[in-house]
Amino acid sequence: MVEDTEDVGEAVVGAFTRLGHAVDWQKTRAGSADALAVQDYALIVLDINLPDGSGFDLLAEIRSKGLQTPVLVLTARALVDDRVDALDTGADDYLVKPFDFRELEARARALLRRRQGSATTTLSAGNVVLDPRSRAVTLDGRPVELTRREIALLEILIGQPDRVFSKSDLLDQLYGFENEAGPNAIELYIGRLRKKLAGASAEIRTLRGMGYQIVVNKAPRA
Amino acid sequence: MVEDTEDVGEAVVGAFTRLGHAVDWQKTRAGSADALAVQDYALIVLDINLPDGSGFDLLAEIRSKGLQTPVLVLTARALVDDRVDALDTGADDYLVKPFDFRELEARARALLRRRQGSATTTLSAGNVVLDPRSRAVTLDGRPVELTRREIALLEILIGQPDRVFSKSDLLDQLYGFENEAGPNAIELYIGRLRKKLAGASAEIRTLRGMGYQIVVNKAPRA
DNA sequence: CCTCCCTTGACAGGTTGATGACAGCTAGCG
DNA sequence: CGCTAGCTGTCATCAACCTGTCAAGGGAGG
Repeated sequence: MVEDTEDVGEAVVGAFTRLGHAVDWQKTRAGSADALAVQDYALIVLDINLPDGSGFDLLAEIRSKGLQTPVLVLTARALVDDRVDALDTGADDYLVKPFDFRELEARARALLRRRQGSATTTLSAGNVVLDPRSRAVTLDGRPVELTRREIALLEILIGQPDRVFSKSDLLDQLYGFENEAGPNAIELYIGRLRKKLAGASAEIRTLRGMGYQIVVNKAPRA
Repeated sequence: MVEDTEDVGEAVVGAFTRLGHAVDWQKTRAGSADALAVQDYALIVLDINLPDGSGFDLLAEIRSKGLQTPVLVLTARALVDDRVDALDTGADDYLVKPFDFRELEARARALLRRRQGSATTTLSAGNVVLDPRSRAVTLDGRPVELTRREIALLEILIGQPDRVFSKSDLLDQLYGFENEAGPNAIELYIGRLRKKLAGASAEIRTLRGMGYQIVVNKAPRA
């Protein structure tokens, strides 16, 4: 909470505290910058008129440092241009004084809610990661270039690590019923995958006569 | 865009289209639910008064299904309780009619920005910078002249660097339901972008059979 | 030592993407 | 109201690369 007006600050701090949130109340731009350098906040409520500088500058500073903390701006001026500027400077929301506390609370809830989205839907084995949505594969964070078939095959294997897939299993899943391919095709792609994933902490193992499985290497204790 | 009033709808659709965004305009709650089941949107602008039900119900339905698409609610009533209800039902923002289009655009930008994960107001990859507000693109600070479609395509790619976008992903985002285009259109615009961004430290790469991605070239330490 | 199965290199065919030319359309302007 | 300029998207052609078969060389297990 960055706010230099006593009564507004007290009211807001009181309201959030009653809701069970911990609040730091800073009254200057400098103090706020210091606090932000030390602490990681879930939400910043920022007044624009500060004794030692504009809240806009503080906001710009925050964003230029790459901080993604949601910011809710408070101001006394209701001009449309002010709001547009605030939002384009990197604010997430905007409220004009005087405001209703219920609305402040609601907007704060909406911003906090946003935070915890984005479930991880990626498949991984060791340092090999496959994102089925973008169909991109990375090894230690570095992108690996795979072709469509190679990714399709890897996706099957990595979806159930340690499970053994017979060649006919793989053929059925990779090709429709009609356009079957020879069993060699699988062996071929296994080879190509191994080559492209060299250096990974996961390995495609052959079980003679049974099929293939992907396994994560135990720590090489080297 | 969910809105049953003709003139408001036309104005908003026109504004976003001019900015290079693809817009689907639904006039009923039922139609919107159908569209949402099929398509993945970057933003939903939702009017509350609909002929076949309340927008609140649609909003609740969206959230109950786990969809995290940002929702901006439009309404004619300025009551505080309405706003609080909207935000608590899962809306991300709220605007009272009549509103200024600049503000609608700014709020839409803020919501879209948040989804991309970056809190900063400009998108960049290497020395290529895109300012969504002015829809201007610069290369090493020098302005590059791009057309609407070119900017829209670049905006998608640069919003998530390294991510691979399939051609159908791009088609869905660039064109609404109505004016679909052939896959060649994408290839064409990729080519045009590459030509206009020649010499940049970022590059649009082709992953055959999978799609396109934008990557920043590692420093050539020359 | 022998057999079967896997591995790997090379190759032909087919699919996918790149590119130049062109027509429809929109918008701005006189 | 008509005209021009530029944006848009389709077609056709060509190049690049993926795909899967063949065949020849290993290696594990009996």
